[in-house]
Amino acid sequence: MLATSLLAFLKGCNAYGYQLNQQLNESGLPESDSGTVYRSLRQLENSGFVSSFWDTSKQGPARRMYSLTAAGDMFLRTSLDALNRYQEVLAGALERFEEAAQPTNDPTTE
Amino acid sequence: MLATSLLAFLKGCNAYGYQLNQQLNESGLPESDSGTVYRSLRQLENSGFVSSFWDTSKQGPARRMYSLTAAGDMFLRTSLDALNRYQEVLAGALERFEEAAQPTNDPTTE
DNA sequence: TGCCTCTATGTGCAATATGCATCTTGCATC
DNA sequence: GATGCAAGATGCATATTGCACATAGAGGCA
Repeated sequence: MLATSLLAFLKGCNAYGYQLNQQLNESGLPESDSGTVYRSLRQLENSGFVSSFWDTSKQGPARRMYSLTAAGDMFLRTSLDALNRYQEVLAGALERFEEAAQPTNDPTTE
Repeated sequence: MLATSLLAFLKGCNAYGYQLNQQLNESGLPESDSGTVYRSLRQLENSGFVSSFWDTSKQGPARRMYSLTAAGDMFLRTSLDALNRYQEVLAGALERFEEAAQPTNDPTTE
């Protein structure tokens, strides 16, 4: 999930770890320890889903800027599809519950 | 994710591990090793989200039947809410990409 | 009876992931 | 020079996972 979030944030605009971690914290999602974010980015790079370079043009310590690769974009799509399937499966399970809860009570379901 | 799937499957109908694992495999979701499913169910029971009893009424080896508890139902709702927020965050990130891809091209975005 | 297969649950172990604290560097400010 | 913040990273203890394997009941079949 964290990896997918990072890839989604990197779609369309490059960013660096500290910034991505802040975005995650502000997004309302529960997770994201900064150490985990940095390590996840490195792993995404090892997998070829993002690429990075050191940005020394700004003030302060250098930033490792990340950008999405073509492979990362494909992986992101796959992840989003998997997420949709996941939600469909959950919706299906809860739908069965609705049917079980109202066996012959609702005339519109007849 | 696995825990949430299991709780959703247990909403409305009790089930046992082997059956839940089969449902997961048939649902189109990628994951679900049977050992992981069994351990996840035990952990959900330790957390108080499901309860179990041995069903020896059927043929073959005994089945450990699981059912959702009230706490598990609340946790399931929380998980589904978190999933919705997650999707909203992803959609927001990709939406920003759409805007970035079409800066001043679409008059309806004006 | 012995053997095989299927159902059903479970464990061992190595690899991976996570949470939390801590460290380092660069710059600004006091 | 001490402090504070931005930015990245590591160390370590503890989950979590994947994969293989173990166990056990029941039925089939030669």
